[in-house]
Amino acid sequence: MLGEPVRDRRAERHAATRAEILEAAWEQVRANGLAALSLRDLARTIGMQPSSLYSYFDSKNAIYDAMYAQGAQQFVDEQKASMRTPDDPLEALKAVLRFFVNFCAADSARYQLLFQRTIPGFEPSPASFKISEDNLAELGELLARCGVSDPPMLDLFTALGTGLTDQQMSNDPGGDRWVRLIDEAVEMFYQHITNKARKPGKGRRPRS
Amino acid sequence: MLGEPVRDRRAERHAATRAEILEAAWEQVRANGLAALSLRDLARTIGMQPSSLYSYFDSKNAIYDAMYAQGAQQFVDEQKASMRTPDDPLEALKAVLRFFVNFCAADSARYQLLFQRTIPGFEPSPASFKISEDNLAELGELLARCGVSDPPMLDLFTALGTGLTDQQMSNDPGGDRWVRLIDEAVEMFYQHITNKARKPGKGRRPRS
DNA sequence: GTCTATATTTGGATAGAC
DNA sequence: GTCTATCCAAATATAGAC
Repeated sequence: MLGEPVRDRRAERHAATRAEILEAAWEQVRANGLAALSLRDLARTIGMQPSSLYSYFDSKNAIYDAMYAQGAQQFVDEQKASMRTPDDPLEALKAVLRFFVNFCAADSARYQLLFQRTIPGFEPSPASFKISEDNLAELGELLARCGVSDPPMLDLFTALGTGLTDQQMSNDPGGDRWVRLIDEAVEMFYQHITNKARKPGKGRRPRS
Repeated sequence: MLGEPVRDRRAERHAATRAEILEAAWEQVRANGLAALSLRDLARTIGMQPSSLYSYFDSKNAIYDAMYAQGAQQFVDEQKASMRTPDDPLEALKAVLRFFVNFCAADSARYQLLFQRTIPGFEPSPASFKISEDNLAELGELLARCGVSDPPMLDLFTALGTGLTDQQMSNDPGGDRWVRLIDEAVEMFYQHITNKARKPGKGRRPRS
């Protein structure tokens, strides 16, 4: 009898159409806001009827979920590609933060989907969320290698990252008013943890 | 002829109903998310027909705008009430940041409305936005009195505030994991600007 | 897999009687 | 000012022919 064909052309085409749908979805949310995704418009821009989308995704939230997974994967890939971590701890921390802020600022809809929860009914599926979790764990290890292993200091560092990101995107979208501050912010942080290491105790230094 | 009545009972009642509508609107967005405000549900919870709302607000966005104005005013009032600014600059900065983070964390829907832009068609009216602007200017003056007058350092300070806020609300809602870090963050920041003042130049200090 | 047709829900907003 | 009645638009989702 005949063997199974090596390539499944049908599956390939299916995947390609799925990708096309997602690409159109990204364009739509980038243009009109994350919450404004509409299956009608989406189908229309790729020359389909709205109902045909259901051959590729079970629901609107399934589309959001696929987008979430894509975004999280982009984070992993771009980090691997663009961020050859320097050996020097201080420079490594700067590189991490620079990457994070730039990645977020590059696409505010993606940022909103990955890091905020503004879509009323949506939350990522366990499979999609795992990408983000693994990612965060890896970041933790990297920071540990830079000497940031104290959990509160890790929290402070992430707050620095999201703060610069948030301000940049909210108050100077497309500019670099807060991006410019990244290096100085990291130096401030690094100085702080270095001082702390020298005089531990309660974590407070005398005022003068 | 008869004089004008001193009190306009009709206007008073109108204002009271407006307030009642807004209170119900806040409850709804706190429960279901800012974007999920629905005029039908809103009218229903206060025992009205949806169309009756139009006697008080011209549109859904007019309701959002009134909520925005309320939130901004609450910020002003609560700041005035709860935050007797200490004389010591460091303590004053801590008080400012503590107030900001706690105010935001107390109501994430309000935070989203005031400080983020997640409602597709909405932006505050000039009148409502002015409350926020005046507020921000006042914050600038306060920080200037604390020795933070360099604009980039002001930006860094605000980033610290939004970062702690964002992390607290996103990753530990109802807790205090990042609230606990406020004092230390401000000390770190204050140490930084103090050092900078001692050795100006390019704003960078030698690494060791 | 795609289409037509349609169900169903929900939303914001208006007209006109009372 | 409030109601009833309705309009209109848009949304998600399903059924069934081809």
